[in-house]
Amino acid sequence: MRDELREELREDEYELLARLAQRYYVDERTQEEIAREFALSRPKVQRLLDRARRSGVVAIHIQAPPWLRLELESQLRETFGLSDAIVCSAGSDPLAEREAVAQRAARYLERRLHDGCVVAVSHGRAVGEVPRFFRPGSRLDVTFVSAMGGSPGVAAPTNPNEICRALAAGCGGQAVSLYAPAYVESVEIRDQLLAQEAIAQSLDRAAQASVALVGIGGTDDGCTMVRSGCLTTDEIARLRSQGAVGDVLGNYVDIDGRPVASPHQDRLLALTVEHLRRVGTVVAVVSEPEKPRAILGILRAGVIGVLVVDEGNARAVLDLAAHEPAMAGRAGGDPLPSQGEV
Amino acid sequence: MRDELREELREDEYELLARLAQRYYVDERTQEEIAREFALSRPKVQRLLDRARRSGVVAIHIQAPPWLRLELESQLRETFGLSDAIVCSAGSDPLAEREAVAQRAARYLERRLHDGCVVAVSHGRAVGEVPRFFRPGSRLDVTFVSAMGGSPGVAAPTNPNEICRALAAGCGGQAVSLYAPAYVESVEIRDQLLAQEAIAQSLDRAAQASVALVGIGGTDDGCTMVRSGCLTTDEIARLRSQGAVGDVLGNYVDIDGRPVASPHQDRLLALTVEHLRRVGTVVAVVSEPEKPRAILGILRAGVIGVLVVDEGNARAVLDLAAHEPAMAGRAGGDPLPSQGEV
DNA sequence: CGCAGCCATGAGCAAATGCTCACCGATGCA
DNA sequence: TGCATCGGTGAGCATTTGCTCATGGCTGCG
Repeated sequence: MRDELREELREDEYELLARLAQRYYVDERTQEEIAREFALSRPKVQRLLDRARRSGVVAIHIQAPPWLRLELESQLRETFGLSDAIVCSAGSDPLAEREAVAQRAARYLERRLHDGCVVAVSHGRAVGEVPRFFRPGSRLDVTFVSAMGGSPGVAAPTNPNEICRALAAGCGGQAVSLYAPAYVESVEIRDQLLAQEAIAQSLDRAAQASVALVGIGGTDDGCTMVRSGCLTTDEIARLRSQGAVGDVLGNYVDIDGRPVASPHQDRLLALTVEHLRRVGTVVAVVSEPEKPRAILGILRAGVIGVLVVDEGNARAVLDLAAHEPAMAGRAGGDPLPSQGEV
Repeated sequence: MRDELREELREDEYELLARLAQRYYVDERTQEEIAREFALSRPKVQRLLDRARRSGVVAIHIQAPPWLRLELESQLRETFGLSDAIVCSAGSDPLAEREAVAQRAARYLERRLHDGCVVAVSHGRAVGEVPRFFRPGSRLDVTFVSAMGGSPGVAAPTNPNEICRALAAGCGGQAVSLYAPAYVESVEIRDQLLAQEAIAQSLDRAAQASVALVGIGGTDDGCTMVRSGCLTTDEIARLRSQGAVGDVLGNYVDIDGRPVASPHQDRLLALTVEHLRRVGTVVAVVSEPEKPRAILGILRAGVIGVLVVDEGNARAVLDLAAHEPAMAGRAGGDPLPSQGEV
């Protein structure tokens, strides 16, 4: 749809197109004026202008700052049916990169959020950096709600409750914490906790959010879920062997975006993929290098609306997607995957 | 109006403009979609896009064939209030240049004329070349009428009657000849001729034309009016001394476009400048080198709607216009000069 | 030579766009 | 501190644009 056949034009045809394009794009005449001038019908002028554009007689170039990767972003949007994609390139330092991604995510939120918004927030290192850069121009009456429980084994600033608090502080909004662990030892305990009024209410609040801010986790031994003590290396290895490539809010998916059904699922206190689907805009913030498979899986699950990512991962994901087509039953990049099979 | 202050943009502002422009011009989203996406109001998106364009973030370039002089044409249009200008560059050979100009004029007529049109035609060398190239795709029911009398002293193909006949033959239309000389020896003879039914009718027909095809004559000793024997070198010298720089249909004007009142005027059998003003589209075909002063005068007279000209004259006329501003009372390039003072 | 299918054409309409205007909040001056 | 001014903002409308569709001429095939 982008790279049409640059059909060969005859010389006089070329001239006409160029003339029309000049009048329209440079001199800013209306199509009707031009039609009168050239003794053509208005629709014909329209068609010729269209042709001028598609055939490259009219070249529209966006003088983008060199650090913008607009082309890459468009590819991501189109390939995965995202409503937006933001790619940052901050050089080779992984830390600087994470900060850059967080900053762009913060900027996006500043633009996107307005009074009355409710934002569900996940854990994660990249997500944890967002509050540092989140400084809206004016006070915003926004509520940030934890979308999953906390993990005692990890640094406080990457826990959802803490992130919510910091984000709320940044804009003068409110924070709603989820006073529960992310993972518990058994289904029974999970259900008991879910029966708690405070916990159920918080999660419900998160489920009603209009925006979600999430990270994407991998399945290597050093991933956040393991570092935070939610899962053991054995457990993550078992998930890997089941095909899992990454997670959002502890919900693991395989490379085709299908959920990986596993017992861990039932010990999780977090929004589910279904919940996320009902959230208007799910913003994923990813920066750790070498997570392309995780990102690809999650993107194919079709829950992400906006992806904020570093350039390396962005290219890698697009490469992967091109070389590892999605399996049947879930078309690659289908913007609206059917929910039935989940 | 074209070269606005390329205001300096802050970095994030620049980014936003580039992003919006990308979405609009490259991805072809609507302004409303973009507004929703960026959480802005639609009018704001519109204004930002406008700014993006004026500030040069969006660069629209017309890949014009190198032989097109679109920029020059726009300047001519704007400076002289023309409805169209066509500039040809055919290298250094004056003959080739004249042919190129005639060819472009012919093309223009092919586009412009349609069934029922009446075209008034003047004499001239460049005009005389037009019929050779005038080959409309289909038969056209167009009537070509001589707008001035003939001149026995000049080659037949540059006489209006002959040009009309050839043009009519080219498209299968009709030719209406004016069987009278262009100049006669006295006012009395002119008036007698004008009293002739046939002559009056022909001239009247020409005056009703919707299009006129005219040449622009100079005031040098070798100009068409002298070569054709209409005027002697003494007469043209006197006209020069009165400030005349050029003529259309034998009507001389000075460098500011004001008619040069002279006795010759009354011995002329041709449409007047007033008549031309009432013709919808006056197409001037000019190619002889070194006629810029003549062209400038005629353009300032405000009768020309479409100018077909070689590149050398085009540049020279614009130069002249910039350096020799029109005198008070007739603003330079005024597209609609008042008719009162004529 | 006749016919079917095709592309090109312009009428007409729905959507998108540009623009005007009244309003609001910020800034600067008294 | 109060007031005037100005730049920016979104509602609402007129214009412009994109698109669909019925029509007609042309081409190629029978």
